[in-house]
Amino acid sequence: MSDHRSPRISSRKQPKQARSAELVAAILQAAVQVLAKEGAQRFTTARVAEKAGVSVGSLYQYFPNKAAILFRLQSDEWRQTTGLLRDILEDIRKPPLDRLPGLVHAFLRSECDEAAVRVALDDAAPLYRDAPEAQAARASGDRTIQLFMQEALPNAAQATREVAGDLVMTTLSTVGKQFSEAPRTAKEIEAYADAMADMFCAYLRGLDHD
Amino acid sequence: MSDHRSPRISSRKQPKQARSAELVAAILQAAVQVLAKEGAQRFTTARVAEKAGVSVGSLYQYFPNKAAILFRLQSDEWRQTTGLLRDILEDIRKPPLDRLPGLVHAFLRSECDEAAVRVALDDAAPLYRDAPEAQAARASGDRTIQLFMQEALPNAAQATREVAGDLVMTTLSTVGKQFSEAPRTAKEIEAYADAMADMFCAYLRGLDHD
DNA sequence: TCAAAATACGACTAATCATTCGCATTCACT
DNA sequence: AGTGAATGCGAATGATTAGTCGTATTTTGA
Repeated sequence: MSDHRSPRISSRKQPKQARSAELVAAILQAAVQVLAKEGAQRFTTARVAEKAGVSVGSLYQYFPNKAAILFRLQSDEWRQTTGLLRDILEDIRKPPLDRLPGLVHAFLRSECDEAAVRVALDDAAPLYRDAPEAQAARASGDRTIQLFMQEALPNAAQATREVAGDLVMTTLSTVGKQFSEAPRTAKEIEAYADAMADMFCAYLRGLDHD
Repeated sequence: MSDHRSPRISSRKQPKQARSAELVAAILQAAVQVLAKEGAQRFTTARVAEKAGVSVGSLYQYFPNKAAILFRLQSDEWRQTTGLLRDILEDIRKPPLDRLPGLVHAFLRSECDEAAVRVALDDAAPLYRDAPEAQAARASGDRTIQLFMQEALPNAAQATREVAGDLVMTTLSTVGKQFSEAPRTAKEIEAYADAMADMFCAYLRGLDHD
């Protein structure tokens, strides 16, 4: 039972003029920089506004509160990630299990790029984790993986597919997050991704026999 | 680059009289309750002191700062977990791979017990994550798993064993953490643990062939 | 019994920060 | 140019909180 109230996160007003659209863009860009350079702890509206060359008041015209800025960044990450997922898992040119290594490699590389922002966003997660929008965001990824599982494990029971799909996705994202907390060389990333892909493939192959 | 200074975490003074030892115990117990009931966000020294029936001043006699309390709780968790790990992975009555299902079940159950405290501790992790003591604490678990890997995969290359051991442990802990964030029934825990153990076994069996 | 050491207390300080609001400036349109 | 709407500003507010320090109480040991 961590946070009891979940913040409003929807936008306060829509930018109608070009200058305010630029302002929103500047704020988001500044937010990324502040998050990466200062960390979640020191992520304050004042710092973001200053970095964006904008006043706090203006910031609050387009974001109802601090959490909304963070949530927006997180949403963008999610959108990007679910896109990656779709593109790779639905690539019908390869048999299903052959798509996994590419997925894992792409995912790990993506996590290690901008690792600082991702770690900081994760540290800030308590601020928006319980927002209803956050839970809805996960559903899209779930559907993609379930489609994939039906294709990959046509012989397995539905319940098996559900647990297995959840396990693979959870592993991919949580291990990826943990892995990216330390700085990594390209070689390390490759090796780890290979291992993870091996693990997934061995697991799913075993499930298809039954 | 999140936090630039890591806090002092060692104890301020050692309790010499019985009453102060009780005080320390009361503080730790209260800290757990506050963490579970209020979450990391609202975990304050004042609240802990009040719950413990003690003054803030007394609290600061035995803990140099807030992070030290959290770190102490986390250390206790780590000690407990690494003990569990050792006991199960070094049980010579079973062949190595047969020990894994028991490990996964025990670990997942343990994560889901007191999930509130664990989640809150994790939310608070930025406060002590970079402390040198924290990194040392992970080494013990690493040694245990590497011993296990040598026994389980005598034919694999050392590098393979290292990556695989890291992957299995990282998966176990990060997936366990994520899994315990939602409330779970005993049945769900069993099913998920079975799946995870299947995955690990399939993976490691595949590595031993090579 | 008494003094010194240990322990306990909690009002207080200093700092941080999210958010507001009254006013200033710029834009769109006539 | 003029007018209302949109946008931008940033000092001020109110709340929270980590940590301190002078004082009060309790324990110890002689």
